Amino acid sequence: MRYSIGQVAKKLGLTTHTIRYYDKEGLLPFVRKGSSGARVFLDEDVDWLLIVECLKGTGMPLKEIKKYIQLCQQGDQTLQTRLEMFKKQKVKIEEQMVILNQYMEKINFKIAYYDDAVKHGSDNIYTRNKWLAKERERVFGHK
Amino acid sequence: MRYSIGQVAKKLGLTTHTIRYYDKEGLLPFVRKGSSGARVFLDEDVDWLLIVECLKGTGMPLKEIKKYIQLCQQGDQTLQTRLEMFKKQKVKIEEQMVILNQYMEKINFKIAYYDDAVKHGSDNIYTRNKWLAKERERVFGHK
DNA sequence: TCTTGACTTAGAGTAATCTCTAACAAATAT
DNA sequence: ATATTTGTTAGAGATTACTCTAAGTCAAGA
Repeated sequence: MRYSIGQVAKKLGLTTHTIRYYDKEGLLPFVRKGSSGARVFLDEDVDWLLIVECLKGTGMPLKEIKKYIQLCQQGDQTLQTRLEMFKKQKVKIEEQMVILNQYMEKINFKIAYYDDAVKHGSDNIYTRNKWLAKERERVFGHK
Repeated sequence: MRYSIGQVAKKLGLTTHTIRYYDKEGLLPFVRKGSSGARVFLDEDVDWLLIVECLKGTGMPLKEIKKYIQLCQQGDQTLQTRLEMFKKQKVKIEEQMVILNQYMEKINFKIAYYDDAVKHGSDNIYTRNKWLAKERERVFGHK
């Protein structure tokens, strides 16, 4: 399949501005241009943008993503390096999942807290709700 | 317990610059100052910073975090609003977990891909490894 | 007392990532 | 044939969140 920049933008929830910006920054060196000068995206280009999104979404700056694509362009001698890069990124995602679960505990605590507060119409909770007081100690880790 | 800005910074892995910046932006209105003008942090202030970190880490901009603290200062009449804010944030975290799992699938695919590529010393993989070709279709969703 | 280190403020500077504008070309719809 | 949509470029501007500097205060240790 062939896609215009607008179609790709819609598909991935980006703006055309953003995609052109990525291109300008050297993140899309594979994208060819048609006779009129417009970018033509193939399925593999869309896949590549999905990987860019994935790396960016797990905290890799565009500069480093660019370094990865440069590795790709250097051929088979960089295969090992690329493998290691993805393994590192996997560890990073695992760490993010741990952190996200910790955030979830804090948010769940706050929801329990405000549930109780709304029910009683005030937020001096710890005196009447000993379970919440315990939870607070557990989630925030002190006292 | 009482903490100086430097102690809090160390505890939370922030810089003192960042904490002062948060204060300047109105994110720490509870923090009192001692006789010499230095900020004095109590355990509850550290908890509050942990919540700031949690909201920021799940994509809430500092401006919105500030709005939440303003709700807190308006007293019991905003308890319901605050509860709803945290419920929304919980949904957001759940969405992020889904996305993170999708990223993980893509990364795992890439690791399997480069594992195979390194083993064979080249990356024209799909012709010889039909499982990877199938995985690619599943993970990237096309063709 | 002197020095060291941690704190204060106001405000300038920086990095990353867009986001938009202007001016124009090409393709498509009526 | 004309109007609309979609594309192009170069480059300016915006946003967020720091990050650092300068100039100074204050408290504790040698």
